[in-house]
Amino acid sequence: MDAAGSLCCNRPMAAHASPSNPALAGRPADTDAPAFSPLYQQIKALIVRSLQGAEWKPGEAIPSEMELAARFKVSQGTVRKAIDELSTENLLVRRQGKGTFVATHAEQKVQFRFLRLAADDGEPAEAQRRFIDCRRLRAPSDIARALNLKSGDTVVQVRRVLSFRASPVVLDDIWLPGQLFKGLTAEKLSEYRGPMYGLFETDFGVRMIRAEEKIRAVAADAVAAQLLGLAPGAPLLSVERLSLTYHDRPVELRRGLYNTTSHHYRNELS
Amino acid sequence: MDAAGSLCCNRPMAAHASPSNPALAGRPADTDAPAFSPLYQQIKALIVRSLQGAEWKPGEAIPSEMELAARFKVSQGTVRKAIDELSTENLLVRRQGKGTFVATHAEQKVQFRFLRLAADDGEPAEAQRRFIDCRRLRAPSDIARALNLKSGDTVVQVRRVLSFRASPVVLDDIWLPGQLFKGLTAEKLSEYRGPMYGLFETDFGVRMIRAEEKIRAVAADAVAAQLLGLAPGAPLLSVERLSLTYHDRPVELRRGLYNTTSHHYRNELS
DNA sequence: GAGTGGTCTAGACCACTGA
DNA sequence: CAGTGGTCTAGACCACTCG
Repeated sequence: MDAAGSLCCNRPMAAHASPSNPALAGRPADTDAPAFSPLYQQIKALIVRSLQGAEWKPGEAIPSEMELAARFKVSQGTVRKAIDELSTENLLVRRQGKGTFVATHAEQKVQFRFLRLAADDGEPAEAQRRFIDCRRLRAPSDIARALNLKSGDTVVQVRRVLSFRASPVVLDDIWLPGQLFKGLTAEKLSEYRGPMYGLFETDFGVRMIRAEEKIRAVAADAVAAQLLGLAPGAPLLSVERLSLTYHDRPVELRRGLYNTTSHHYRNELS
Repeated sequence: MDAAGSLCCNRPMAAHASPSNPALAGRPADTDAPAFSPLYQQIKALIVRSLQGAEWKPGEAIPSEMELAARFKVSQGTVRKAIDELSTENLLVRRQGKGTFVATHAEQKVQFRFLRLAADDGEPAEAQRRFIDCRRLRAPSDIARALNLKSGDTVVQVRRVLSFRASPVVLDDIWLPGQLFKGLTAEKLSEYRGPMYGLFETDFGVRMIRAEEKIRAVAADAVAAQLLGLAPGAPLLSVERLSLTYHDRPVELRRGLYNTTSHHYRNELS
């Protein structure tokens, strides 16, 4: 059977011809966009929708390529291309012989997937976490703006220090939408083993997908200097991170101060 | 015709069976690695070899997928997958209806593809370049080590300042292997319009593929402070970049100091 | 209209996993 | 062993570019 000029079944002119493909069950016809997208992009969107709706949870396997192909009434190759892209975007993880799984922060080998800090000597070294503060408050206007909240909405603010080899290196201030993180306490944070984003997933159903960072050099103020064991005025790396979940919805703002005396922020350009 | 169990021609058991595929003309059999790689990976390696050997130059079109498929005696789909990966690695650029082209720094829209600096207000703003120095010298040991040179080898050292809206923001020290950059002068650098990496391509045949950066916060020393119009001790972003060409060979070391008072280094995590 | 890359299909076989 | 993802092929049609 040839591709686009399919004679069989309920899918006339598969590929580009029918943006509101009747074979794509469950796809609402009310999308006002004329949206002229390839089939595999539509499949991709459907999969993302299922991920967002928690039809398959982080760490679980999604249906096999064959099953999905049958469900969406397309060929395995088309499903494959959709999954390929979701896999390079780190939403899914393929494991040959086993299946395709929803990516998760909870079963990470490394403690911090998003922390780009490395020791100058290259040694991995484990981090100790110390939570200084965890409180609820009305979002300051800049925080509210970044998180796309109404001014006056509640946020959870967390302050913590990360230490390597018993010396403090990172001071983080973290703001989270109060609406999404009901019941988050310093105790919960302290008890949880593994990456913080793993806790967010399992306890609050919030999955961090990607993040944008803005980096500066600043002078340490009195509080930061004290917490990091430095002289006031010492140069620190300021890292402001906005974390996003599905559909680029912002769900975390983080302001970090890194002591880069014996560590550095590593980055890869291409 | 089915795939792997091909009956025709000179390619027995195409896919995984024959690592030293006789159809892959020009491929030396002396690779000692047992190398059990998929066909498309082998094709990819052959294309990279042609790029490195300048069979097709930056900006030029490479042969069409059909032609390459014929040359390598594989299907178009296999060539396609190889090109797909080279395209996401930014070695090639596909243009629908026109062809596939060798990526180049010379015809960039933006002046700086690798410079991650952005103005806080979001305005693009053009950069002014000022070259302070360009000399040849014996590589200091740390530079030699980073560039994989023998100690005592010659390097070209360039110092320059970038300004935005007439105020200096970036001070760069750049080291290049003297062997590769014979005849590079401050004059050439000043005269060239467009990104420096474009000049490296067209005049020296050196193409930057990717780079690794290490970022720190430091205090401005007297020289840097003077050149950037700051007080000594002011916090600066220190960015050490190692640029690599084909096969991850290092070809440039760069140490930059960024004034992040009204600019920031932006980064994307995923 | 010819040539290019882009999408889609159908079907084969391979490599890996785990019962 | 059956089931999964991974590779490869052959062939069709679509969308875009340019002469």
